[in-house]
This record gives sequence, structure tokens and C-alpha cells, in this order.
Amino acid sequence: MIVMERKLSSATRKVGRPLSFDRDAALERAMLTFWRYGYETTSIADLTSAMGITAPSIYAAYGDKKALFLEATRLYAGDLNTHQTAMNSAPTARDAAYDLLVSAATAFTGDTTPPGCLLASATASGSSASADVQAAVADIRRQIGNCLCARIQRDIVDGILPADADAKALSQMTIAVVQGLSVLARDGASRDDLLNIAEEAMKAWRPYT
Amino acid sequence: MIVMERKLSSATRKVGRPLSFDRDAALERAMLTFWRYGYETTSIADLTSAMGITAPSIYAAYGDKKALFLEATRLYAGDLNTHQTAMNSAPTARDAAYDLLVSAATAFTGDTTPPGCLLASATASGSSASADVQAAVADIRRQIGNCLCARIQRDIVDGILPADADAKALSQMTIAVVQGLSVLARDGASRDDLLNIAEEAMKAWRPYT
DNA sequence: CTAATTTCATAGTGATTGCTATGTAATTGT
DNA sequence: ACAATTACATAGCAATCACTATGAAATTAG
Repeated sequence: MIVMERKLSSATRKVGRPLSFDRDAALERAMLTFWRYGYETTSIADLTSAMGITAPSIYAAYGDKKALFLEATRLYAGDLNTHQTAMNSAPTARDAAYDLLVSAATAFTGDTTPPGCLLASATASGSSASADVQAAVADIRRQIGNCLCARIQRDIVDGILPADADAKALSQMTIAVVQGLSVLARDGASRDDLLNIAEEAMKAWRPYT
Repeated sequence: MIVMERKLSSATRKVGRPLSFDRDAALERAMLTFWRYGYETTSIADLTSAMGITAPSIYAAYGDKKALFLEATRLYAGDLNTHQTAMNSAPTARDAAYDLLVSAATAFTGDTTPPGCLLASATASGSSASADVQAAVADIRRQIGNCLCARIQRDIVDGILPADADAKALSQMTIAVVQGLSVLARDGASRDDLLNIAEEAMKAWRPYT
């Protein structure tokens, strides 16, 4: 008799030896390791020591290195809808951009996390063997930029921003500053440095205030 | 009798079998390879095929992988004095920043070179084994930023910029945009996209014009 | 209890990493 | 011609890479 395969979540698994580690906590350790050292330049040995589990456990629980990284990336970036609603619930596109810059400056200089942005640094370069991973991360960056671009376009339609405002350039400029904040954070810039840079970048919005 | 060791340039070398390849041309090939694939994620095998010479030739001519990369980085970045005089000979700090952004947007989207900036991407992340290389590249970034910062400070002293202008934040913001342009270029943005972003970023200088 | 299932730790796999030992080829100095 | 010097190509070094085969351990179902 053919039985439908049932995908069981780890919480409802009933038979067999139970997992000896916290899957989510180990994933967070992996994320922090990729965040600090990058995707290709983090070895499985780095991950086993950071996650506290052996290589076969990693492969059984997450697939392979690529799948683990992509899952860690999802944990880092969060749901796209969250960003979308955050930007759409801001009073103006300008406020949304400011919030993005401030939260980036803050997140990139956390004292319990590596400096900079995982999405900006972990796959900034890599061999052609990881071109798909680089493209996946680039897509997340693009989606966030498109969110901001759409928000700006809405403000143009609503008359909050002038009709000749360049939504694409304005959103991309903001994203560019975010990426740059990551580089500066990795180079040792302080949170105040980054916040001052954000303030300076927001002056580009002055004609629209 | 003790004889002083004489460092001979490749042009004045007289004895022994001559080099069978163009050292400078091979270095440029190495630079382009590091530019595209990054420092740690470029293998010696990648370099031998790109440079057209065997591994022992690389090690004899350039030292090791680290020394080759640093030499390629020097070839890419050029002399710091060149940047310094360029910024100091610009009419204003604002012009210097604009020139920097435009030349970055252009250089990051060359059709005979990899997209983006070698200094921004090649060591954006890496294992702790290459921490010194990452620091060396970060230093070059810092020096260019300091050049611009000094140029801004000069304009403040000269009264071209107001006394309350934040030279550090303004220069760092500009550098951040340059780094961001590299990321966007790597993500496939066109030269026009990047130039529009540069225009948008320059609006932050509007109160100073 | 036994059988079935799942995870565990140990110990590897072949491939690739950066790098080099070795002997030969090509040039200059005498 | 011959020694000295330098670069060449071949081949291979130990270490690490991502990944896995294997069998024992831990759990549930019946």
C-alpha cells in the first residue's frame, strides 16, 4: 500500500531518537558565523565548532552548506512582508528611509553581533561555484530596495513628493548608503559615526521636506 | 669578502635565464581575477590559468598569494598621492566628492573589467587567516576617506563651507556611497543607474552650494 | 520484550587548498 | 668551452575542503 509521505515538524516528530541540540539555536550560531566570516570563507569545521554539533548532524538537519547558509540568511533578513509593512506604515517615504538607515546603523554596530551586514558582506565576492548563492542574496537586497522604491512612488502619487522626484535613484542611493555603512562598520566605525553618516545622507531629501 | 646585495629590477637583470612572461601583464591578469572572484575565493589554480604561468613561476615572481594580492591591490588603487593631488586640485571639496562618485560609477561599470570595486568586494569578508589582508585593504579605503575629509576641512577653513559642516560625516557618507555603488554594480546596476545615484547623493551637499 | 525509526559519534572519502622539491632549459660571465 | 645563474615544467607535498559510510545509541510502536 502506498502511503503519503508526511512532512512532520520537529515539534511533532514522535518516533526515533530525539534531536540532542536546539535546531533554532544552532542555526543562529551558524548565522553569526557566516555573518562574521562570509559564506565561502566559512568552513564546515568552523560551523561544527560554532554550532556545537558534528558534521553529519549539520547535514541531517539542514541539508548541505548552501541550504544552511540560505536558511541562516532567511533568519537574518526576516520576512520580506515585515519590511514591507514597516515601510508602508511609516508616515512618509522619507521617514521610511530614515528608519532604514538608523536601524542599519544600529544593527551593524551591535555589541553581541559581528560588525556590518550579513547580506552586504557574506557573498560580496566568491567563486563561480557559488554564483547562485550570491544571486539569492542579491535578490534579497533588491527586494528591500524595491520596497523603498514603491513607497517613494506612492508618496509621489500622493503629492507628498514632487512629480519629478527620481524614485529609483533615491531608493538606490539609500540602499547604497546602507551597504556602505556595512563596510564602514567592518572597518571599525562606531555607531555614532554611522548615525552621523545617516543624518548626512538624509540631507539629500531636504528639497522634499 | 662580503659583497652588498644588490636589488636589481627586472629590466636590468643580466644573468640567468630570462623571464618567459610579461611580469606586469601577468600581474594585471591576477588583479582582474581577484577583482572578480575575491581574495580568498580565488585559488592558485585560478591564477595560473588566468596569468598563463605555472604555480612555481608565480611564487618566484611575486612571493606568495598574499603578496601577489597586495601587489595587485596597489596596481588597482594606484598611488595615494595621485588621489590626494586630484582632490586638492579640485575647485572645491564638493567638486572633489562629485568627481570621486562619478569616476567610481564609471570604473565600477567598465565593459572590460569586472563589475564593482576590488577594494570594496575582494576582502569584504574572509576567514581570520586573512585578517591582515582585510586590514590592509581597509587601510586604503580609510586613506582615501581621510583625503576627502582633509579636503573638506580645508574648505571649512577657507570659508567655502560653513563652520558647522561635519567634515568626517560628510566624507564618510561619500565613501559609503562609493562602497554601495560597488555592491549595486555587482548586482547588475547600469552605469546610468550609478550616475543617477551619485547625483542624488550630491543633493546632500545642497546647503553648502 | 522486539521491531522500527531516527540521531549519534567515529572515521573516513576523493578532491582541492596553498605551496615546493627536483631536475632540466636558457641565458651571461669568463 | 665551461661555470654560474636564473627560470622552466613536472610532479607531488601535507593540510584542508565539503561531504558521507557505518554502526551504535536512544527513542516510540506494538
